[in-house]
Amino acid sequence: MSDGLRERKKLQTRRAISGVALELFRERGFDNVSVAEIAAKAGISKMTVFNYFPAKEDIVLGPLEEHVGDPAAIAEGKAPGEPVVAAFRRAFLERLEGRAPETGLNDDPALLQVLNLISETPPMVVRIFGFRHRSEQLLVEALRDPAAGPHDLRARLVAGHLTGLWYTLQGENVRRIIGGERAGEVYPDAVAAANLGFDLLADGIGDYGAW
Amino acid sequence: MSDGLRERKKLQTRRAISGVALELFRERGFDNVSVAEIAAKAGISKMTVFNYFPAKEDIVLGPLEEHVGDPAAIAEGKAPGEPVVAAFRRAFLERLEGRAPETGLNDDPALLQVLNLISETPPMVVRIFGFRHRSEQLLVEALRDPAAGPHDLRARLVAGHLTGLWYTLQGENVRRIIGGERAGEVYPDAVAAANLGFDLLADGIGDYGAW
DNA sequence: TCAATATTTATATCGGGAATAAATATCGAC
DNA sequence: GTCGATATTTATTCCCGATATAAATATTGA
Repeated sequence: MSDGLRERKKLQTRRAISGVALELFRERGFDNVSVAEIAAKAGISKMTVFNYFPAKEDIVLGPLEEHVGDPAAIAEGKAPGEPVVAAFRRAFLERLEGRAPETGLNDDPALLQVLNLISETPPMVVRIFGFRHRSEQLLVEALRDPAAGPHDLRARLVAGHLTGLWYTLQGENVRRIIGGERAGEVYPDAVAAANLGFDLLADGIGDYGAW
Repeated sequence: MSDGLRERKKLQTRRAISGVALELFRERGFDNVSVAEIAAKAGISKMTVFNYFPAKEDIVLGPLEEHVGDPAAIAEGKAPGEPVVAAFRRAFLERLEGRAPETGLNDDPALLQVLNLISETPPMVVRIFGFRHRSEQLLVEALRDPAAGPHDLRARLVAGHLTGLWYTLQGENVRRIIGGERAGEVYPDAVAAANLGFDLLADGIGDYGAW
């Protein structure tokens, strides 16, 4: 059975670890809490922590990692005939409206703690670059035109721009939410920013900065 | 005096460290060589290694890091009235022609060793994402329009796209050079790739992928 | 209840990196 | 060239993340 006691316990342990860890990190900072300490407070052994999370940073970043496949999924799920950029714009605006955490436009206290923690911890910021890279690679696969051969450069370039825009927009929202603004306040600007970003991407920036 | 014995010795030590380290890394792989071993072989103490390089990875990545400021410099040095994208296209094509290492289009054996080493060592790949991020931040500063306020979103978006394109083009070249092709062979494709990339960026990708 | 399997644990070890203070080398001024 | 100020290197110690191994324990389906 896929839903027995074992699975339930695992989920529970996983949550116990990240719960305890987040609490300690908040109190004293990521670097000043050892994995051994987390394990002790969670009532398990240090080894078990690494059993659930490949690295200390992943205890915090787990929820973010779940979204690495989003851009690829958007490309794959787009309406036939719809340009990819348009599909991304739609998808992002929809998520903004729903205050989806992955847009950064969400001021839930628990999420805020996580965002603050990440922003203050360089190694975790670095890990996010890794997520972004994986996002991009998955998107390349989703966009790849088989007729263009195994190395569709155009798909790579487009994927790079879309992923970059996605993360930039998200980053802007995160920055403001961390700065103390409420999601509701930021929302109009977030929509405007997204539209600006997708406009620039759709229409090109060939004439930018001719000063 | 800025050019005394002290400075000369420092440069010499620095080179000794990276020379010895690269040799060992090539032989046995990055992870199978300890910093202590590098220090021993270079005839210095382990502490001194960390004195010269903040982290083990930086022993290899030093030369790459020197180019983080390139995009910002291009923006700052562009001809008056020239669009930024045009300036970047020119700069990249010039560097391609000169087989500049930072374009990836350079098959010098020593460089090749470094590229291979990096590509096989995930933590170093990650560090490069960090360089890219710094590149982008510097470019934002260079592009920022004071009239647009302290957070020129347009500049951020443009910087993101330019930096992304820059690294993507570089990555394509590196991939092929690592694959064993010669710079001369790759050159025509690299020029075509760059032009495609800058065209897409200049004119936009609004109609891409409407299948 | 039992045997097969998955998970957790204890234990040992490695190596990167920081902190400290002592030793050594280089500097510029005389 | 000598000397005191300043940089640099060094030895030493320590912490902690991460891995490997094998033993112990829990969960499973029969």
